[in-house]
Parts: sequence; C-alpha cells; structure tokens
Amino acid sequence: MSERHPEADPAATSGGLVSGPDGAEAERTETEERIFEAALRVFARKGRDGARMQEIADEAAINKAMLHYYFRSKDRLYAQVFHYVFHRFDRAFFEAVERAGEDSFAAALESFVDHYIDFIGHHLDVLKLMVNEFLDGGAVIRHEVTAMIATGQAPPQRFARLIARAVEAGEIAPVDPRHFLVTLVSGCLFPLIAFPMVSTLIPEAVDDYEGFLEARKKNLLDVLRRGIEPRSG
Amino acid sequence: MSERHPEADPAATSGGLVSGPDGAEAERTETEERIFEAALRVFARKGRDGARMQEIADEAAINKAMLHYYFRSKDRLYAQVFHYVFHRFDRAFFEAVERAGEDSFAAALESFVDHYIDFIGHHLDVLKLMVNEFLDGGAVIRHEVTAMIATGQAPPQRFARLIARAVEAGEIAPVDPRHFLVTLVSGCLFPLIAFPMVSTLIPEAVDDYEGFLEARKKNLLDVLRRGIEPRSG
DNA sequence: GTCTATATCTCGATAGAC
DNA sequence: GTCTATCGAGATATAGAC
Repeated sequence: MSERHPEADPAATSGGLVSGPDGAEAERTETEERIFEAALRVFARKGRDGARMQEIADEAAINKAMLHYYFRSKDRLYAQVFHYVFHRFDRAFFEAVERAGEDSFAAALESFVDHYIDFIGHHLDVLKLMVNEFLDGGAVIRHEVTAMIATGQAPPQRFARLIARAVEAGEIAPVDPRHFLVTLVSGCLFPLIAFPMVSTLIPEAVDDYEGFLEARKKNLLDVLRRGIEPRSG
Repeated sequence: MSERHPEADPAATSGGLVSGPDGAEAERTETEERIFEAALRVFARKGRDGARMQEIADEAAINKAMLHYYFRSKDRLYAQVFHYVFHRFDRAFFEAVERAGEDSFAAALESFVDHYIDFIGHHLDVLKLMVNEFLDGGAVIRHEVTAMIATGQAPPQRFARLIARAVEAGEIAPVDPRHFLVTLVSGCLFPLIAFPMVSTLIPEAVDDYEGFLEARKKNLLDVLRRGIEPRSG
C-alpha cells in the first residue's frame, strides 16, 4: 500500500471495493468490476452530471460502447454505483461501531476513530461520492437514510445511544450525544475531503499520507477524550 | 432572516454576497449581480462541469444569451465566481480570526466559532463551491492557497501561531496547533456540508436552522474548550 | 463480448432582429 | 440590452460487423 496521498497514485482511491470474499455484493465479471470502479472514481470527482461516459471508459481502459452493453445507461450506472456506495459508507460506520465493542467508552471511542479513519482514508471515493450528493441537495441520501433510520437500528442512532449510556453512567461528561457524534465524525471525515487545503497547512501529509492518518487519529482522540472527561465537582 | 434551512428557501444560500457597501468587489450592474449569484448557486450545487448555463439562466430569471453577453463564456463565468468565492472564504476565516482578538485564548476560540459558523452557515454556497473544488482535485485551490501561504500571513497560519503561543504560555494543553485547527474547522464546516445526513439525526435542524447553528457552536465549543484545558499535574 | 460507425440529443456559443 | 433562432461541438446511446 502506497504511503503517498492517493491522488498522487491514480486508481488507488477506491481500494478494491467491489470484489472480495465478503459476499454482500452482487457477483460481477472482471470487466463489469473494472467499469464499476472506474465509474466510482469519475463520479466521485465530477459528480453525477459532470462525469463523462468517455472518461469512465478511458479510466476502465475499455471501449465506450461496453459501458452501455453492461449498464445500459449513465443513469443506471450511477444508480448502481451510488446505491453500492451508500451501503458501503453505512457499513464502514457500522463496522467501526461494532469493533468499538462494549468496553469502556474511551476504548470504544479510540477503536471507532481508528477503524473509521482507516477505512474512509483508504476509500476516499466512497466519501467523495457521498459528499457530491450532499452538495446536490442530498434528496437521494435523505431518502435512503430515512428508510435506514426508520428501523431504529441505524448505526448512527446506535452510536448515539452508546454515548448517551456513557453519559448516564457518569463515565463521560454530560454532552449532547448527537452533537458529540457529529463533531466526532466531522473530525474524521472533513480533513480527508479538504485535503487540498489541509495539505497546505500540513505539507508532509502529501508524501506521508499514512502518517497523516495516524496523526489525525491521535490528535482528534486526544482533544475529544479530554473534552468529555467527567469532572470531579 | 429565515429560521428554516436555506434549501427550504431557494435563493437564500448566498446571502447577498456580491453587493453591499464593503467596497472590495468590482462594481456590477443589477443584472450582472443576479447572474453572478445565480451562477454561484448552480456551480455550488453541480460543480464546474455539472452546471448548465440554461440552469443558471433560469435561476437568474434571464435569457440564456445574456449570460454570454455579460460573461462571454462558461469558463470565464466560473473563473470569476470561483475567484470571488475563494477570497470570500478566506476573508470569512480572516475576519473570524480578527474578531477573536487577543484576549484569553478561550475567548478567542469562542469568538472564532461564533463568527465562522455564522458566516458560513448563512453563505453555504461559498462553502459548497470550495468543497466541489476539493472533490475535483483542488488544483485551483492549491494554486491560490500556495500563493496566499507564501506571504506567511495567511489567516490559517496566523491562527495556528495564536494556538502555538497559547500552548507555550501554558494557557492550554500542549496540542499540535495545526491539527487542533483542522479539528476546529472540521467541526464548524462539515455539519453544514453533511446537512442532509445530519438532519436525519437532528431532525429539528430543518425547521430551526438558526437554533441548529447555535447548538453546533455551543456543543463544539464545550468539547473543544475542555479538550485543551491545561492539566494541573 | 468487443469494436467502429453513426444516429440523436444536449449544451455552449453566436448571429441578427428589435 | 434583450430576445429568438440556430450553428456546431460534444455528449449519450444504438446499430451492426466481427
């Protein structure tokens, strides 16, 4: 795995999302997979409307006609990519929460930051595509999320409840669980989105991306852990 | 000023950026200004390539040919809009830092969060256009920022030094000033970008946007202030 | 399944009447 | 300055040979 920021390293931002033996994804031929991941990268950069089928074809090193052979239309291709990305984004959060376990809240927090920044930091296109949808109004997202939330078992809700319990137990200071969660996730994700600006402030992040991720974990955890320590008084 | 989230309130996201007696902007006719602000909104939603001249024309309630009459081409229009937005974004940060003053660091931090969230929260398109550039690689941003940074007086640098001095004075705990700044700005901006997702967790934010901004300020400040309190030990 | 050629449509841009 | 009409480039999508 490269140590440099993925933009110095084309085709390394989606991290082999589609394949893999985790079984949750529909089976795809090798060609379909190449197209799918190329599409993810281009849609992530340019957004739904800004993306060009030709650019996706080039990125997949394939003929433009094949895109339509496999996915019929740009809209269908985007729909499949976005649907996949949404669930991957959701799952990344879920897994980070799960692995956080049920130990002390401090340990859970550390584990969450570690896993979440690791995953998103190595699958930037998933995040970028989500953000592109945010910017465009997020109607699609709101729809998917509302369906997810309706179950009452959505990962963000579960994590918020974990925080709430820690507050009730006096394990941490009395913070608003939802706002603390928002601050936490912001501290994980925004620096990855704003990398072109952040890297002007932290230039070594470009050549040592892994080190940057670790520094983000450490600094974010330090300030947040202290920020919610219960007071003796 | 509306209390609802600006997306429920079209044409209210750029907040009359261009006009006003602050003098720094080039003078524009009323028509140019309408076009300019419409362009800002559409570019913010769809990005440079995704935006359509027709959509900008519709949003400005004007004929499509007028766009070319006033701004000659899409590229020139975008260049002007982006240049303007970059400096507005920069200035918002600068002003938030300035108003933070030179009192105690805690007071400066509070003032910064207050002014920064206020400005960006009411000029979402400025933020969205910046983020669109981030997603697209940020080459333009990196160029502008590098020029700004070269002066050594860029607002982020100045704020980082303010933090560094507070650390040296023992006023706050020994944090890495650059990472603390990144965490701080992330906590201010990301919730505004990710509003479609955040508002599923905090539904009242839709109908009481101003209240949401105030709650963000309070919760972010609470956790960060505690997070950097110096230790007695 | 893969490629070339091409149909069809959309978009940026301009010409020219008013 | 403003509008209608339209050109031409470039985009999505398809037809059809292989």
